[in-house]
Amino acid sequence: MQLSEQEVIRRQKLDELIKLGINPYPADLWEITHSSKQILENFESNPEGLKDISFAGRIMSVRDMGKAAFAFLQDSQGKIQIYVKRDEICKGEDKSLYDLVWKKLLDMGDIIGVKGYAFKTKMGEISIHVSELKLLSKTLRPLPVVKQDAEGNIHDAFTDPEQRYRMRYLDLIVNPQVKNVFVQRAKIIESIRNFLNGKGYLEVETPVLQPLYGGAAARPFKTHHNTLDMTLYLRIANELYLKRLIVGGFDGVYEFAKDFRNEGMDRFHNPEFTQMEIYVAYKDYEWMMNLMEEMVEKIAIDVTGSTEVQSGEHKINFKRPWKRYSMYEAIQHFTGVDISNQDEATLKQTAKNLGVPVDNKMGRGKIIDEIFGEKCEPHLIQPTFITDYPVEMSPLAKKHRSKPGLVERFEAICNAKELCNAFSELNDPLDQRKRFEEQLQLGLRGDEEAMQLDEDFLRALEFGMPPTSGLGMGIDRLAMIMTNSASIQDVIFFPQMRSEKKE
RNA sequence: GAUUCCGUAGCUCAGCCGGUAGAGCAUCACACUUUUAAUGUGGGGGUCCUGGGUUCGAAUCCCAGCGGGAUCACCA
Repeated sequence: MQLSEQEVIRRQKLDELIKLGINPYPADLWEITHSSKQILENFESNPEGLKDISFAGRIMSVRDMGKAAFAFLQDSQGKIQIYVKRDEICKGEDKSLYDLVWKKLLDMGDIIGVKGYAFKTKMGEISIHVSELKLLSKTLRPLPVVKQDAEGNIHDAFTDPEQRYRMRYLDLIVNPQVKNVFVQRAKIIESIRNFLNGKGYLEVETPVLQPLYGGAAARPFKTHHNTLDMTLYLRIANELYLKRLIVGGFDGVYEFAKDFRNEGMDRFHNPEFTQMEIYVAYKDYEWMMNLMEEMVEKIAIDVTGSTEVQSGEHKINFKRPWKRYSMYEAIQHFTGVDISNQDEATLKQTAKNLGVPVDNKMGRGKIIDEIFGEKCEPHLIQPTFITDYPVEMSPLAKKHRSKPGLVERFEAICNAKELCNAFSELNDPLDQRKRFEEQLQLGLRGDEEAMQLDEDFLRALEFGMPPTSGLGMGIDRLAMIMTNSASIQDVIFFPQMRSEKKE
């Protein structure tokens, strides 16, 4: 491995420390009495309580003044300044801890423990006056140095997206706002869990490795189990398993599921992503819309403190109630055309008139979906429910109670993207078998996303599933909106990337 | 998968009408006992993504590849 000049110097420093009898990676614990945040928050009200501090953090900057120095240490909560005075940490004649260890052998990036008391400098910076200092971990690579001036401008920010995603640890160290995004992501999940547990629903776990993949239209990852000598797929959804649990008698079950889809990647798609799916017995999709509204409004408040969330150039308001359009209404609203009674030929002409490309393989449902995607979805910035989809597009949804050719399904659209997808679940086993068979036909015609026929799932339905409403919500997409992130890679710690070339 | 932009020091970037590789920060040396983008002086550091080609001469022009971003297609 080719070492840079700075890496060579740090290894030499490591050797010198060892020669001085200093273990650069000591095993014993270092007591933490206060976080940086606690010191900064409590100093004004209770300075007496901060007379005896034991603290640890990473050296982020150093300002050397000769026989004294200031440095910023970063812990999980933020940064705090320390004041290191030579005669304070070296009480006797031997000044080598300061002159040699502190000034020469420690670097930015090193993790040190300090003991001392909190005070405020002439400049008004709450700091730790250090009486004792110990190296806890030596860094062998230089950190990118990001500086912030008095006006708050960031200088030399560590911005290269490739390096930020590949070395997320480094991104987290030098870009504190990144940590915040993931704290907010955790809050979203916590908020959903609290909300659903509060309603009495059970959080469950279902298989990631599935002999048949189902519950969505997508291409799967394929793998192999050696002992069983069988092909397994990484799940593309957990829908069919959660419905089996409803058959089994649970009132409501939900799961935060890592799903895997072997498809294109862009700033809205990562090959593995997180979905929350929930199924509730004896409910319908109207009921589920109300639940969704209530839940997402609460998430926004829990995560951002407000129902209004800035996302890119738009301010999105999750306050209930959200607008509701049927798909036909939405198309009429945005194009002025009522397609509800148009047959396939007329519809095809309508699409052409609107400039929406269609081909002969498309059925009625697909054409409607295309028109909606082209002409309506891009305009739906504020959270909006779109209801009643064509039956062809929804093989797991129950036929509409009063509108022929449609199913009881809704999506919530927000920022021109699908936020969730839900139906009154199809619980008629014979109808479900027919729908699967139609999917098989699509598969035979080369549709790689067509669903497989799941005989065990049909058997479960034949034992009787209560009327049920189910919903799937993309957690990554939701996190993007709630954290104002432009790319899915910004809300996933380790987004998928091509292999790095060997050094 | 298509189009397009990008790849130069540890980090951020300049250099790109071809002529010995630059800046700021970081690093190293020295000075400095309340600084805060600390300061001052001096020094070192490069497979200019990789491989070909054109040329007397390529970071720069051309071709191919690798990696990344954006847009489009597909999709959540």
